[in-house]
Amino acid sequence: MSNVTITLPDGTKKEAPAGVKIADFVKDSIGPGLAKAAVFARLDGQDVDLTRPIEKDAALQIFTSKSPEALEVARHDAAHIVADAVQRLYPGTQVTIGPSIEDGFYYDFFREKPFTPEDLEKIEAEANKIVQADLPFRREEVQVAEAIALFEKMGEKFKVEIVNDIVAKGAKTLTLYRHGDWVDFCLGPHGPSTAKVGVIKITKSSGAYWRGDHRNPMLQRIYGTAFFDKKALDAWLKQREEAEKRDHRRLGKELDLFHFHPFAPGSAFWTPKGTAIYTALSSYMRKLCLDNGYVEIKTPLLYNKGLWEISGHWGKYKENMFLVEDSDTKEHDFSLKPMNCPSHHLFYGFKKHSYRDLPLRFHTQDVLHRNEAAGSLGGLTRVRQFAQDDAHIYCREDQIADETKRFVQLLDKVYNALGLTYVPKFATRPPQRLGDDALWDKAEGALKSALDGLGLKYELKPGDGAFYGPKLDFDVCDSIGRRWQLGTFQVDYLAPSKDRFDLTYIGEDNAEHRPVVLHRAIFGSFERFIAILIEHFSGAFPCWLAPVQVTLVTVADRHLDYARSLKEKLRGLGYRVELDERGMTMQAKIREAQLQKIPFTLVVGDKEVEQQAVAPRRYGGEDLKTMPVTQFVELLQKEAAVP
RNA sequence: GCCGACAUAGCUCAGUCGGUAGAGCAACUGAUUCGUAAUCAGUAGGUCGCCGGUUCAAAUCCGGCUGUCGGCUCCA
Repeated sequence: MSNVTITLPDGTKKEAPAGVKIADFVKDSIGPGLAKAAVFARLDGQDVDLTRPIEKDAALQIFTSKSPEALEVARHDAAHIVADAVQRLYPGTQVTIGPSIEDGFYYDFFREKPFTPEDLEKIEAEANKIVQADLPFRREEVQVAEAIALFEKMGEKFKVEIVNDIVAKGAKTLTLYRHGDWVDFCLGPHGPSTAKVGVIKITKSSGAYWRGDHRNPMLQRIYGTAFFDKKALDAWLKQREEAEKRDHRRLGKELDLFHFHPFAPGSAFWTPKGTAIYTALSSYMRKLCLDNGYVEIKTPLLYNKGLWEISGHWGKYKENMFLVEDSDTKEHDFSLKPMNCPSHHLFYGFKKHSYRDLPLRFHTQDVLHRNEAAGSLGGLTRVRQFAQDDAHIYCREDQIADETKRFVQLLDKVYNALGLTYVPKFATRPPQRLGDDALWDKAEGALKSALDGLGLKYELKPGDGAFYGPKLDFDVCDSIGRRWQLGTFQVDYLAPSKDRFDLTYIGEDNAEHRPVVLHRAIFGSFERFIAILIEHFSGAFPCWLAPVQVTLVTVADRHLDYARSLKEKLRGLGYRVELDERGMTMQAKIREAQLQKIPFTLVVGDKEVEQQAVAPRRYGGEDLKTMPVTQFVELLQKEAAVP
């Protein structure tokens, strides 16, 4: 028998007989320890089971339970195990698909009755029994006809449909994976046996449409996660608990920032404290825009449908708009604006523009309404009424690159100031699009050169651009690692066109030209951005954003007059100050100030009154010792400075 | 919009088998005047989300609606 040469990741080359199973090779030629810890292998870049033979010279990498890749495989194993458990407990339930996802896995079933919470408990117990049973995963390659016959016999109609689909794509054979008596059609790879999975936790269930299409039957989806050992699961559960503590809906109540009422679903009521944050961000963004060559405009909130017909919203977005009945015509001819762009385009058209006007940058923070599906509303992250830090830039084509650079720099400044890290995503031309390739080449080239010029790393999302132009989306990572798409920058050649808004400018050649529109936002929406900041800071805002920046605590009631005068003084300087006059002890008031995460608590007693001083304490407990009021004002000035 | 769960005082929650509600915190009153994370006592606060049904009797069981939550769909 001939030998094959196997190259390990460190470059070591080893000889083994051709056809040797990966597992055996690892055990005999590398070490039994690794063999025991191995979950799957990568053979010449392809992920495979450890039971696969090595037929030719190849590079081999082994993934053990320490690697994230192996955890992903184990979670896919877990999905199979859960499906097995479900079919053991509830015969007649059909399986569909069950991938591993970030943080776990899901499996979709077809079944008349949804799963109850009690069902899920039973399923979890059954799944972990299968784990304990240590059943090996077995891979089997079969002809498609054989697979179809098998699934038809089993009554697995959805599986038959999936197999037929891949047959249509030209597949002749496919792989089955079995553990015990259970079988699924699956690409793999899988771990060596069910025991390797460790521990399975069912987290939730929900409905999900077959193939994600709401016209298709509703399936029952079970979500779960798996870890190689219970300790890791416990750590994950604990981390989830911590995340719940900083949930903006919870902190919104605890810190008294906003409310919702059933009479206005999806629209927030902002308390004085919440409003303070909102206003601070709004003023900050306004100043930033004005300082960077934008002008601020305000446009109407309500428009005749004529506008939406030009913009295309009436055809494409109508179901998301709040229509308003005209009391004269009794027709729903008006709509609240869901976006600012059309009104900005109208504004641009109010006068003739010269090339000297460009780039023209309109900033607007108007209120927008979108009739989001009832079931999709949630806290401040998905609302029906909100405001964007919106702007539209009207420029010449040759100015796109520079405008992109300016925008990215502005965005970088804002996110850095708030401690948010981000990843730009470059979304290029989609299959269905307007405009010719030369136009797209130019637009994409401009975005790319701007990103390259700034030395920014970005991810590519080919084909994910808007139908009217390429875009950059900015995914922000918050302090607990969750990602949110906030900022956006989009190139739009469509809106200025003849049959849309027919926007023009007079060029140096004294002829009419069409500007390009750049849609852009940094916060995205104030509502959602505040939600993310609440969770990012866990409610402990930096001083410039804190709803209450300073709270005054008196040692005894006789110090109240002094405290009141201090409050007026600081308020007069423009700071947000509170004085708690309730008849509680100083200690209780300090505790409350800490729970409210107020940046500075000023304690005043006999000593402070006498010396015209304050004793500041920072959020977190640092005692700054008694200092003159003037000195504290200097400190506050520094700490509360807008970045 | 679809699937499921949930809805009790301002907040967090208890309320067993159907017998018309209870705690802590907050509020209010009084006493206490205290040096860096909870002083003590008392008072008040609820058509148990809304509408209907079953029952002698409903917070509790059933149906509808609204809202919230977890997903799905959608997300210029």
